Amino acid sequence: MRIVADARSITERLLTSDEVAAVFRVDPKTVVRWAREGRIAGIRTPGGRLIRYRESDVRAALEVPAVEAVSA
Amino acid sequence: MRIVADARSITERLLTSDEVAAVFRVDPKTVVRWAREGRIAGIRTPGGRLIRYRESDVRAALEVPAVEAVSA
DNA sequence: CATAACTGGGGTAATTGGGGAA
DNA sequence: AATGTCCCAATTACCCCAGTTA
Repeated sequence: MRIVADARSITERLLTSDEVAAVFRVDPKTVVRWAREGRIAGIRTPGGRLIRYRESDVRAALEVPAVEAVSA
Repeated sequence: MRIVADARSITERLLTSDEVAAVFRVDPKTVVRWAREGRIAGIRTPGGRLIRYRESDVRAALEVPAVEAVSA
């Protein structure tokens, strides 16, 4: 009998800076800056050198309209 | 302040290095290194060689934001 | 025209991953 | 067969700065 553990059940898939950069068509360096400045939610790995992004957070960032809704 | 009972029961699910690596999208060797350097809580099995991780500790590590420290 | 904000290039330091031996 | 450890090159993120846009 083989025990198959599904560790991913505790989290949704995380994306790398390169993957997010590919989505937005920008340089990975720019994505990292966004994460550092809080413009997009990012997770720091225990080592501190890598940043990962929740798919839902990236999706949320993609849904920001280019034009503000009619204001005032 | 509020004292909460330790939720880490003896029945809590333990994850392997490979599983934790899959969650963070890193190499299993990197997770082992994190545990050895104390960057993430790891448990040595009685055999002394294998390392296991509490799901709650992994969840905690996943909540570390990438944003720079924002002073009040 | 000057100012302000964002992006990407180059160099650097620390972390990460590959290969192999235990 | 599988997991963790060691050595070393590769990768990643940070800092400074120039180019572009509004």
